Amino acid sequence: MSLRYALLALLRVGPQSGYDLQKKFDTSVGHLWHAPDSQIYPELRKMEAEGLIEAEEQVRGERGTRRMYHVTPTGDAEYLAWMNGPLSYARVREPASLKAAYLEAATPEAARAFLEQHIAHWRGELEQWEAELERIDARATPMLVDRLAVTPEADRDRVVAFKRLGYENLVGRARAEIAWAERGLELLDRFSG
Amino acid sequence: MSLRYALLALLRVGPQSGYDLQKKFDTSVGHLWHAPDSQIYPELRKMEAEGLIEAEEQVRGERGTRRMYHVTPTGDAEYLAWMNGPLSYARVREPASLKAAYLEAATPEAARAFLEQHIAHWRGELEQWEAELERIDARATPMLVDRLAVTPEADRDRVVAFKRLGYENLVGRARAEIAWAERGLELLDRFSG
DNA sequence: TTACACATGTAACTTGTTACATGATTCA
DNA sequence: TGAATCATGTAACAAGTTACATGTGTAA
Repeated sequence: MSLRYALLALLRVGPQSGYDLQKKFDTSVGHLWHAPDSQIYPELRKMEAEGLIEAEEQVRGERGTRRMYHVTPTGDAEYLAWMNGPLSYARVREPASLKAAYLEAATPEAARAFLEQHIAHWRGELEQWEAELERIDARATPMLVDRLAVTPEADRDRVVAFKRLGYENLVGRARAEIAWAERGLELLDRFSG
Repeated sequence: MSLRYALLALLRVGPQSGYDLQKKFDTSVGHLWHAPDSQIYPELRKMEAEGLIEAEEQVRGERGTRRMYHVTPTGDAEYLAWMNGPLSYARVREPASLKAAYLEAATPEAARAFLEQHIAHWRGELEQWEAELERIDARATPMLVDRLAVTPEADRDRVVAFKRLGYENLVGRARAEIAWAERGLELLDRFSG
C-alpha cells in the first residue's frame, strides 16, 4: 500500500538499483514502513510496468546486469499526489489489546510474562528510534546526508524537522505502549496481592 | 492471524451462528481486531475444518438452515495456548509516520490538512473507545453481560478489569497520536510564521 | 580458491479488501 | 405484499510472509 511511496521517497534522491534500495531500506524508511527483501524487487517491477519508474540496464562483467531505476515524471506526480492527498487509515487490529481484554483466561504467570514481553518489545523499538532521532539531529544518517545534498539550503531545516516528526510519532507510540503495560503489571499485582 | 482468537473469545461465552457473530463483532471484539463480514464465514469454516469448533445445523422453516457453532476441547486448548503463549508482533508499518517524515514534499496547506485529519481520525476512534470504557465500567455492554453471566462471581472483577485494560491501550494510543499531530501543527506554524 | 558483497529474483501460502450474490422468514 | 431482518456465502484482487533459488565480481 505505502511500499511504493517509501521506494519513491528513496529514489527521488537519485537513481538506485533494487539492491541499493534493499540495502538502505531497513536502516532508513524501513523503520517507518517495513518490507522484506522479497517484496522490493517485485514492487519495483510493478512500478516500472505502471510507468512510475524506469530502469537503465547496466552491464556488469560478461553476463551480469544491474537495473538502475529512476523516477519518471508520472512517478513524481504520483508521489506528490500521495503527499498532498488524504491518507487512508487501516482499520484497528491490535493483537496486544485483544489479548489484554481477555487476559483472565491466561494463567497469572503467563499474564505477567505477556506484559513484560510487551515492555521488552517496545523498549527495543524505542531504543532504535531514539538512536535514529539522535542521528537525525546530528544530520548523520547516510540517506539524510544524500537527501540534504540534493536539497536547497533554505529547505534543509524543514527536511530535518519533518524527518524528526515522523520518528517522534513512533517514539510516542512506544512510550505509550510501555506505560500501558506497566499499568497492566500493577493491575496484576492488585489481583494477586 | 488473530481473527480466530477473537471468534473463539466470543464463542466461549456460548454457541452462536455466523450471523450472530457477525452482528456482535463490530460492537465488541471488532473494536480491538477489525474484520469485515466477508472474512468471518470463511474463517469459521476453516476453524471447523481444523476441529476448533463444531456446528450443529438447525432447520429454519422449510428449506433454510442455521449453523450453530460451539468450541470443541481442541479449540479451547488452542485458545488457551494463544493466551498463555508469547504474542508475535507485526513489523512496524506506520503510513502517518512515513508521510510525516517526508512532509517537505507536500504543500503547506496539504501538510496542515494531513495533520488536522490525523487529529480528527484519532479523535473519532478515541470517542468510541471512551464510550466503550464507560459501558464496561457500567457492565452494560451486551457481550460483557453474557460473559459475566457465565463467569463465577469471584472472577467477575478480573474480567471487567482486563477488558478495561485492553481498551485503555487503544485510548492511550489515540491520545498519543493526537498529541503528536498537535505538535506537528505547531511545527508548521513555526515554519510558515 | 574461497569468502563476501553484489545482484535479481520466484513460489507457495496466508491474510485482508471490495464488491457482489442469493434466498428465507417474519411482521406490519 | 413489501420491507426488514435473518442467514450464508463467493469471486477477484491486493498485500504481506516465508522460504527458497541462482549466479557474478572482486579482493584476500
